[in-house]
Amino acid sequence: MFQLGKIDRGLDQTPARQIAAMFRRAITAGELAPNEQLPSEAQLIEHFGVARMTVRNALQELRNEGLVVAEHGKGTFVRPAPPVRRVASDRFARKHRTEGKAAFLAEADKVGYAPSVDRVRISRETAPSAVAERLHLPVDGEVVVRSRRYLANGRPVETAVSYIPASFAAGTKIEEPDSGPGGIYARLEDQGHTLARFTEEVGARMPTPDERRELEIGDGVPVLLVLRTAYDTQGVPVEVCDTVKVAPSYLLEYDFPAR
Amino acid sequence: MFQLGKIDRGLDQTPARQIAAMFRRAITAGELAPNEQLPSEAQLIEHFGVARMTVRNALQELRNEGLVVAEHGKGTFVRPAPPVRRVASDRFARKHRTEGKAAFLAEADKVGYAPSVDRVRISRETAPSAVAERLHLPVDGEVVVRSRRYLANGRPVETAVSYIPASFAAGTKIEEPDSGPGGIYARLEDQGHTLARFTEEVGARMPTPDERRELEIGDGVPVLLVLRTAYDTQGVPVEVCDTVKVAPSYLLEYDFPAR
DNA sequence: GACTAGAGCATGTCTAGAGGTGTTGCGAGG
DNA sequence: CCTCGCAACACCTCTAGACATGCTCTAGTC
Repeated sequence: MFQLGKIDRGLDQTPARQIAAMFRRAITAGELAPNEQLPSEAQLIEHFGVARMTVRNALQELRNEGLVVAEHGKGTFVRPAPPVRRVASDRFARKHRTEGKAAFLAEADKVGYAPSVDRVRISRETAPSAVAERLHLPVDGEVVVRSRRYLANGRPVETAVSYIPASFAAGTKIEEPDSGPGGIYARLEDQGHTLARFTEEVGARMPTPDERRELEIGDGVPVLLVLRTAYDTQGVPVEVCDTVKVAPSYLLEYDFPAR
Repeated sequence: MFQLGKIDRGLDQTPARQIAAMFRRAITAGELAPNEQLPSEAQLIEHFGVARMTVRNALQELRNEGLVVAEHGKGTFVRPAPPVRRVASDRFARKHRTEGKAAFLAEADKVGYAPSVDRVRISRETAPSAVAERLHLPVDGEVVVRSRRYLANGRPVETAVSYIPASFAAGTKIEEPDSGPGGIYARLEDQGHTLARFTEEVGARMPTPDERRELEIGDGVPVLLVLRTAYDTQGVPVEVCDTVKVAPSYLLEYDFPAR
């Protein structure tokens, strides 16, 4: 095991913060390797001579910072740094589609991780107001909703929900789980909606409990929100895609002219 | 006071989560107004018939989500939704500069808040490696560093640090606190570096304690990181700008072609 | 009228202990 | 050799109470 320090009761810092600081330093300095197990709560109580809650407060602070993960019944471990996906704004370039690849798979090729898609659900609903607005639909306009979850190396990294006006999707593979080669953008182009441009609205916040479960992340890990709207050559909005990404796993790249 | 529910001991959800869920619903539904005070811990203990730690666990969950803020000695309050700044990728459009406005002021005009700039510091340093790389400088290349803090209606919303190769900034107003009409981009164009395009790398994470202090934010508020590189018409990188933004205050907008 | 001491109430931190649930490995029995 | 049951051990949640610290208002004093 690695060498732990002692608490200085004279300092103005609370014992819990001192304990957290020791581990934080050890982890960032690499003295504790990724996936390495921390001493158990009982061992820490013994070592520092403090109460259970004090130790747990210290560990919670580290969990909130995303430095460690606690696994029920097993122990507390140093969280491994997630692979970062650099996502460039050319990820929807036509060449990827004509090669028969959807955007997510095209990225995976570049960065080199094992991609998979999960929990595909398809339904017809009336569009939520934010979506209706962006798709220029009436408030009760109908949309095909495709929701799914993306995983890299088996770890969830993103959930996505696409909204396509029902009139553009009816009777196409967009309404089927497997949307065919090139994905739904290729199907939209089959329908004569040649894609011209995208807008993306990017924000970040803390996840809701539901999102935490779905993305299998702990406390203290923020999410990136990207709301993308796709337009065809006529300027007609043909799809809105609402994604929630595990923030530490992403770096979004954009390129734009000075005009 | 607003109407609180009761705990259902039969449910599989823990009491703490049930309490948190009640407040989460009430806040998002608007039944609890921004800045409204929640019942004190003592009142909640009384009302739900639980221990102090249970109540505190529930409140901590809400703090971590950024829904409430606890003020020592005063109480716990619904966090007011900050004014959201929609930041479009045309914010560096030349027309804003030719009108003599820097980007931040141009945005303020559109959205309508009182902008101010703060803590301007200027120095010459050797470029950090990430910056040197993006500016195509040698590892010991010298840069002029302009760091400052932006405020909207008196609240800090963003810190920014610009790095300009010393060879482009020497003897210009870039090295002075007031960089003149149109800001440093206008000065770079004065030097013959007509701006052609920008790249931005966007990420999000929890703030460091230093950043929390500088941006005056509490626990549970993530930050957006934007690293912008500006290129002139020759394709030469002329500036790197590293910004840390209070995530709930920002919505970044990008527009790009399908290509 | 201005200042101060203090009461009351708010959250912050810690101690001490109980019962619960998920995981693992080992030994007894088939 | 394999399987099942169980003990040991990990974290999770809650109870109960103590003391510390920060904020605000009030009553008393100068």
